[in-house]
Amino acid sequence: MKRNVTCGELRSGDEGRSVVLNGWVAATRDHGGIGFVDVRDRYGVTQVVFDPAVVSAAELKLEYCIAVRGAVRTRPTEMRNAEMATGDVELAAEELEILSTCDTLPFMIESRLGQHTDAREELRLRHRYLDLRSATMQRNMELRHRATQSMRRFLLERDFYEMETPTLVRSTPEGARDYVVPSRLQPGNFYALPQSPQIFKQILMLSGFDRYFQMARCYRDEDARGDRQPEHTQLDMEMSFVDQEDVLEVAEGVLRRAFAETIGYELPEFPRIPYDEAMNRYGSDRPDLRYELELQDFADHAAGGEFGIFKAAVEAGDSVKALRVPGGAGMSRKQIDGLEEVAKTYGAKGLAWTRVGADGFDGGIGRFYDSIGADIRAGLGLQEGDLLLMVGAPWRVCCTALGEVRAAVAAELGLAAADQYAPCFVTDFPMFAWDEERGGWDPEHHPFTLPHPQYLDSLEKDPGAARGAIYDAVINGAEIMSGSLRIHDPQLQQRVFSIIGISASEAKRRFGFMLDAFRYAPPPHGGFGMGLARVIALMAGESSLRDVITFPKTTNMSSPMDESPAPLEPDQLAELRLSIIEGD
RNA sequence: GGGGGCGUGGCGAAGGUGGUUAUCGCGCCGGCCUGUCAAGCCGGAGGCCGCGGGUUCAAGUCCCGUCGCUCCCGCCA
Repeated sequence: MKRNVTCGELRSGDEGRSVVLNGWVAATRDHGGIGFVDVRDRYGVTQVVFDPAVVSAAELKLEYCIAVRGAVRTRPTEMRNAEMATGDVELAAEELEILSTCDTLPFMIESRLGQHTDAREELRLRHRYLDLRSATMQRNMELRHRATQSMRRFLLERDFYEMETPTLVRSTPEGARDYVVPSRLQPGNFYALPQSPQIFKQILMLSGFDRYFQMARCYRDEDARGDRQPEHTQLDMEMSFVDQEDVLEVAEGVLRRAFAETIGYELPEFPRIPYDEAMNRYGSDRPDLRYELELQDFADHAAGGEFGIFKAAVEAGDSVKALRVPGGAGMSRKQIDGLEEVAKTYGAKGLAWTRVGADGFDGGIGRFYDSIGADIRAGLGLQEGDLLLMVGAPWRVCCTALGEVRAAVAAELGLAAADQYAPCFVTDFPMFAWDEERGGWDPEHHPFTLPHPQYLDSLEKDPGAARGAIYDAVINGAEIMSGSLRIHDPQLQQRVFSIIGISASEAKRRFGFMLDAFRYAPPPHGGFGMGLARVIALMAGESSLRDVITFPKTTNMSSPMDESPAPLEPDQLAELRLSIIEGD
């Protein structure tokens, strides 16, 4: 019995039709003289009514795969279910075929229709095929499909080619740890799985494919997180003969189109916020703009006040910043202690605080600032009932610690609306970051990033000051896209390499094929990589990437369903001329 | 590499200060029931309390270790 309708499409207008449904038994309700079975497929759920005098449903168990023929009929008014799309109708069963039976389930797929299981995640992953039957996961996968197609349409309309790049590539020992694949024909040699198609797409630009994209699988052997998987898909894009705004317009267009077509949400225009401004105002290079709460500079007040720790901080050249929490004076000591823990986690020595009373500061370190209280109130715009939180530390730590406090305050006070999306671009990132351990400069983005022209003269003299054409897209505090304009001048490329400690010979060894290519007239170009799962997770309101990936890995980077990774057979190892070194 | 949380029948949970037969809901099995949509009612089966040590007359409970999942720091150009 082949279906001629889906489980999501019947309405009262279909009354009287004889149809066949195929699907899975989502619920059974047997009343003896009458039985109800909810049949589910990708498109929805339809109630089938069984009259034992016609067909018995007694054999049916949860999740059996079945085919039912019957007549569509409108339900009596008081029997209608307004919560179901098909709730005005039901199918009166005339013929039943069990297509396949189902073992007792390891967990309930849905505790009730539409309500996702509360089984622990490892179990869901072990039986992912069952979890994916749930309405929640079906919806998430549908969102992903539709968002991906929206993005693709947008880019195709703008003349981008969809092109592929290899997944067996040379390991370039920069950045994250590579996943590695041994070569059978060349024992002792290895491929790596790409961390991104970066070098290949830049070479495609040189080859004249001036607008390229792909849905690229990327692999990084670093510890996973809720927002980070060892393998992920990014919308990878690159274009030639463009400036930064051209790239940002494409990124913004892709996201606006995807949000509009997938969840019907019109994203506002993306403000462009330079990195330094983002750090100073929000304490983060991925600020959540759904709420105000901006950091303010407190250094002048700190210098004039009597709190020794902050005075010393200012003298040492550190930053002192303040976060005004409007109406926050009502927060308990316990809540404030919790915020201090956040600040300490991100490197601050502590979190100073005081409440703003009717005629002075109240508690915390307020008494050290009574003499200049009026200045501070005016300078920071303080109101009675505010809470003032302060951190003194080296600039980056100061910003980050207080920025995380900002996020924690917003969470505590429920300031971030769950149904709102606040996007922005953060631009002009630093070119280089100092690595304490190594005692050298690392590229902030990657070694092919184009510095802004005004820093070219002082690049070697003050690498830390240099800002580049590096940009991230951020929505609700999540970094969903990252990109840059690239260097197309071999001499400039060489200068950047030497700043990050890569000699000419080392560069030749690591990136030789790319440097060779770039001797043949590369065009100016730039692009981005956009984390698909992060975008979909935002749309779906999921906090874990795992819920928008068909078969994700655990934090231990294993897959409970197929039990990977797993040992190789000895003869496989022998063929690859590999042996396992025991011990740790 | 470090820190926090969790692990009790198939699933989700409860089990102050250690003390006879480990509790509840869902699911499963059997029965009753003609309008349910988490159906209801009656009965039943099912547990090495993640694993390994230790303390104790006695451990689900306390201690140590270990494994798994998860959140976070580091890491993630």
